Amino acid sequence: MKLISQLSREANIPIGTIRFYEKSGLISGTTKQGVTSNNYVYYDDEVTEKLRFIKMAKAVGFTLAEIRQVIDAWYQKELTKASKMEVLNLKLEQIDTKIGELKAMKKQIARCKYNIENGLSQ
Amino acid sequence: MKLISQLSREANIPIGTIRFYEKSGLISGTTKQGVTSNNYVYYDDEVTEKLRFIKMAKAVGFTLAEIRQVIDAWYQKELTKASKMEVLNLKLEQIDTKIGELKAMKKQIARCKYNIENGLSQ
DNA sequence: CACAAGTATGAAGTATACTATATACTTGTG
DNA sequence: CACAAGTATATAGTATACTTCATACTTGTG
Repeated sequence: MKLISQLSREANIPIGTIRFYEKSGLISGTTKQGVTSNNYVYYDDEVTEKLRFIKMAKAVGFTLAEIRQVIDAWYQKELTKASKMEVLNLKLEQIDTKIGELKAMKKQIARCKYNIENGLSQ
Repeated sequence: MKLISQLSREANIPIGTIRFYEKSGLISGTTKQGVTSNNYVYYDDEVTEKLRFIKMAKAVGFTLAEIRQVIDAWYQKELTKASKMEVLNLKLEQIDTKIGELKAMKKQIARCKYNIENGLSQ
């Protein structure tokens, strides 16, 4: 259990962004029961994992709304087994599509490099 | 050589978005020389290719600024051979990174599916 | 116990990438 | 030649994802 600054260091995500994610419902911490002098929020390792996942998913073009769906399927959130599976399977398909697009881009760029090397226009 | 509505149909991108891309310097059409009655803009197949590339690149999380760099390296734009190569090689690296992230996500989701199937929490 | 550093909250501001609206001109068809 | 459909331009509005700012309270250290 860690406070936000430590979480920020571990996940390498700014505190402001973490707070934004929490407001957006992607992650959530807990206040320590019995403590009344403050309302500091504590986060466990599950949150760190979620943040790492969010970072990867964002890097490959998923929106926070899409990411949230996966996280909800992942970590319970009163959904049926079937609907969780649906979300995850759709996401797997989208991932394969993206991998295909990336491979197509690689080919195009390789061809482009070849043309430049050999002084061919276009 | 086609007008914007045909280009929009071919690339499956809204006219407004194409105009936005043109203003942003990602693509450019040409006015027909000799024609003075209008300022209709014509686009060739190179533009269609560029739009398809933009679409793929956006789908995997590249920004328009990044995409523009690649397009500029691709289609001349007074850059040295060396600087074009630098841009393209960097992009290839980023593509490989993204592929790696997508594969990591696949593994995580597969594990998650397994856990749900077997009624294991987390 | 002063005080720097950490934490919480709300509101406003910014960047990116569109999307819509209004206006005006042009072209093709009956 | 009326008129629907297409085109150009500028401006404003929207959605997403932050980022900054102001304020206020809490905690740990010398």
